[in-house]
This record gives sequence, structure tokens and C-alpha cells, in this order.
Amino acid sequence: MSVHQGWCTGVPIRGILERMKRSSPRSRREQPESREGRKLRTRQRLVDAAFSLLDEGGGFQSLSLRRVAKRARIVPNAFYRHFADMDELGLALLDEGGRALRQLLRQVREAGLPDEEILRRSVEVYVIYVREHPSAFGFVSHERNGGSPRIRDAIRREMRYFASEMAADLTALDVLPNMSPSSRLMVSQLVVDIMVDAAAEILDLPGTRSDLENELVDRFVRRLVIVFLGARAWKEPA
Amino acid sequence: MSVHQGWCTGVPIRGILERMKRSSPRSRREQPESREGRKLRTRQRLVDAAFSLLDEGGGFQSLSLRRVAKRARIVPNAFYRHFADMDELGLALLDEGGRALRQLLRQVREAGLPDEEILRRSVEVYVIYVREHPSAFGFVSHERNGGSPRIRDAIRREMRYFASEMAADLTALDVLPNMSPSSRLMVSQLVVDIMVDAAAEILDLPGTRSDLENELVDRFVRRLVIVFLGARAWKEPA
DNA sequence: TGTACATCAGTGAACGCGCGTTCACTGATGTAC
DNA sequence: TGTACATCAGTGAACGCGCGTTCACTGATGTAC
Repeated sequence: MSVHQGWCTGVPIRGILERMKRSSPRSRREQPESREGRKLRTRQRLVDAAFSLLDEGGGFQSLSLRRVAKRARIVPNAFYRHFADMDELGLALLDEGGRALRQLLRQVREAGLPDEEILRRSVEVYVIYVREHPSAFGFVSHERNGGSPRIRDAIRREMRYFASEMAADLTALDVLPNMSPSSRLMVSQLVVDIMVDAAAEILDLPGTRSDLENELVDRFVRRLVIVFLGARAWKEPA
Repeated sequence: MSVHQGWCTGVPIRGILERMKRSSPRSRREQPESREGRKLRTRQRLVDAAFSLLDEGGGFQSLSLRRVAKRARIVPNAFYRHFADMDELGLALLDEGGRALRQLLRQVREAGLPDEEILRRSVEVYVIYVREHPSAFGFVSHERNGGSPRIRDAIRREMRYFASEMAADLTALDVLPNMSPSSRLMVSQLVVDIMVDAAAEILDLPGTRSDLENELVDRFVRRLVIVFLGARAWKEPA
């Protein structure tokens, strides 16, 4: 059971943790911490606590305010100093997860797109990335069609945003010149859906079966190849 | 708020309800009902109660044994006469939903496949069908990546089964003769995933916006066209 | 710099509620003779 | 056909538990003068 790491904060949680270690055993009067800083740190502890509970399985719906607060080492009602309810915490999780995904997709997209070898390498990078951040991708795939409409909508919005970034890239790189902008967007949305579906499958694989993982990567690559072949063969309706 | 209908039972619940109406106001000694029949009817009431609660929103995880039992008009602990726990009820829901989906896919597949006009008509049939059975499709799209591993696995198994049926059809109809059997299966799995993703989107549309629905149908058809174009352009690796 | 007051993140106790599960039971249906 | 017993779907009461939310509070940080 590993401590959850603040894996995608702009100012990494690691720095904050180091500062805690440094300041805690020594005199605490040296640099009295600001209220604002302390509050932000507690908020981050709540977010990390939620991710770490998600890592242990069960989905966002199974999280309770009390369990998250306990894991973050605050009293239950202090939760309300940071979020109005669990839904708002969920949106904060998505915010962190979204940043990670965006960063990754940028990396994948910059490699260029429709050549099979490049696709395969991108997929491998993606699979590793998903495995490294199971709680974030689990959250997205789980809540994408999940219980809370607010969170569901936020996830869909995020996915649409990724797709539009990808479509802009396709345009810029002049891949698929045969397609209209709206068709390029449609293809990008399909690719994003395929990626999210794949993430769910990756997370369900037992970590030990590399044969199953290879099979999954293979299926994933073939899906993308089919889509890009189809996109190239596409003729805009007159 | 409509009463949930037993929409996919081989022996329809409607018939049972009519029998109840007939027998209840008259003498109840005419045809004393068998224990077995009565138990089956209660079990069906539990399944219908679960679907009707799902129709009201919130996802399977938000259902409670007590609420389902109450809706089915039995005392909470009598639930255990029919299912060991809520997970087993979930598997029963999938069983009913799976039958409906299978029936529909058969209908769609029989129309033939890769021509755009036929695809469009099939998609329209599918959209209507999803709208008619929101609780079943909602259950599948919601629990597909949901909290219970048993239910998740059962849904994946069901989807793999649909895909293999579709692949068999593609083979029988000699569509995609350029592909190996495993590639046809891969394409079928992609199509099934696209259908399930689409179901979730359909269910989130407000019922009144037919412009949005047309847009969705359009996107859906284009996705499938892309996939079949790609599948036709596919060359098996040597 | 020193003092007096305001702010507010976090505390601790308490609340009412719905939950899953248990137990001993009832009474209609089913069965053996 | 009639009787005595077995089965078992459904009852009613009770349990302990974790839940979200409320309240009055504490004490360190921040601010005005």
C-alpha cells in the first residue's frame, strides 16, 4: 500500500511534504506558516486522500465525506471549509486528472499521427502513463457515465476539449486534408473515446500478465489504425 | 412517472399483472397459486423495482436493498429469499438487459452492414430502442466501468459475446473478406464499444431537443462509416 | 514595536437517518400416509 | 378423501453502524492603530 503522490500539481506536493519535514521537527517559530498556505495544503491533502481511497477500489460513489476527511487527518465537518459537498471535491479531482491527461495527450500528439509504428509507440507511452496514474484514469472512466450529473458533464467537457485540441493538431499537420474540420473533430472524438475505453481495460488487467497487456496494446493499435485508414478513405458528402 | 414495464421477459410481466387483476377481486380459492409461481413473481417484482428505481436516476450503486424491497412491496429481509446480495440482483438485471440488447443487435445485423444508408437506418432503430429501455441501457453504460467487479465482468462478457456474434455475421455475409477472423472480431468489438458509448450519450440528451438528437445520430453514423471504410482498407500484416 | 480586536481553519460533541443483517415468528402451500 | 407434519415465502422488531450536517468552541494568524 503506497502513499498517494501529488502526481500532477504544478507546484508539486512533494515540495510541500519536504517543507513539512524540514519545519516540523525544528522550532516552529522560525517561519510561521500563512493561513492561506496552510489551507491550500489541507485542501491538497483532501484531494490526495480521495485519490488514495480511489486507488483502494470502489469508485467515487463509495467515497464518503467522513472517510476522506479521516484520511486527510481532519475532523469531518472541517471538510466544509474547503468544499461545499463531495461533488465539488470530485470536480477538483477531475481538474488534477485533466491536467495530467492533457499533458500526456500533448506528448502523444507531438509524435505525429497516422503511421502504424508511431501509433504503436504512442499507445505504449499511454499504457504506461495510465498504469502510473490509476486513480486518475480510474476516476475518469468510472465517473464518465457515473452517478453525479455535474461530474459527468465536467468529464464530457474535458473529453471534448481534448478532442478539439487533437483536431487542431490534425489540421495544423495537414493530416487528413480530405476531411472537413467537423469531420476531423469527429475522428478526434472517436479516438478520445477509444483511449478512455482502453484506459478502463488497462486498469482491469492483472499487473502480472504481460501477455494480456501485449494483446490489449495490439487491439488498441489496430483500432486506431482502422480509424485512421477509414479517415483517409473518407469522402465528404456533396 | 410511469410504472416500469417488464419489457423483455420471455413470458411477459404484463400477462402476470393481468392474471393478478383477474384473480384478486374474485374468490382467491379458485386456483390457489403454487409456491414456486408466487416466488418467481416476487423475484420479478424485485427486478422491475430495481429498473424502475434506476429510471429515476442515481445509478445502481445508489440503490439500496431496503429501497428495492420497499418498491417491490416486501419487507427488507425477504429480499434474501431471492438474492444473496445486491450484486446478484445486478446480475439478474444484466440478464434481462442482455436479452433485450441481443434481440436488437440481431435485428440490426440482419439488415446487412457497411452501406451508409443501411447503417443510418440501423442507427435510428438503435436510438429508438435505447430510448425505449433507458433503465437497461443506463444500467449497462453506468456499471460497465462501475463499482462492482462481478457486475463489470459480467457486462464485459456480454459485450464480448455480442461482438463475436457480429463477427460471425460479417464472416457469413462475406463482408470484409480482406480481413482475418481475429481482425473481424476486433472491428466488431470496436463497433460494440461505439454503440455502448452512444447509448450513454443518447440517454443524457434532453428528450425535447430533436436537433441535438439528429446531430448525435449523424456523428454515430459517421463513426461507423469511418470504421467500415477503415476495415475495408485494412491489409493484414504479413 | 506593542496592544486590542477580527478572522477563520480546525475541534469535539451531538443529532437524526437509512443502511444491511439477525432473529424468532406466521400461515399458506406441499407432501406422506 | 382426510389428517398430521414439513416446508418456506414473507413478517415484524430490533441491532449496531457509518453517514451528512449542525452547533458552539478554540486558538493561531492577520490587521488596525
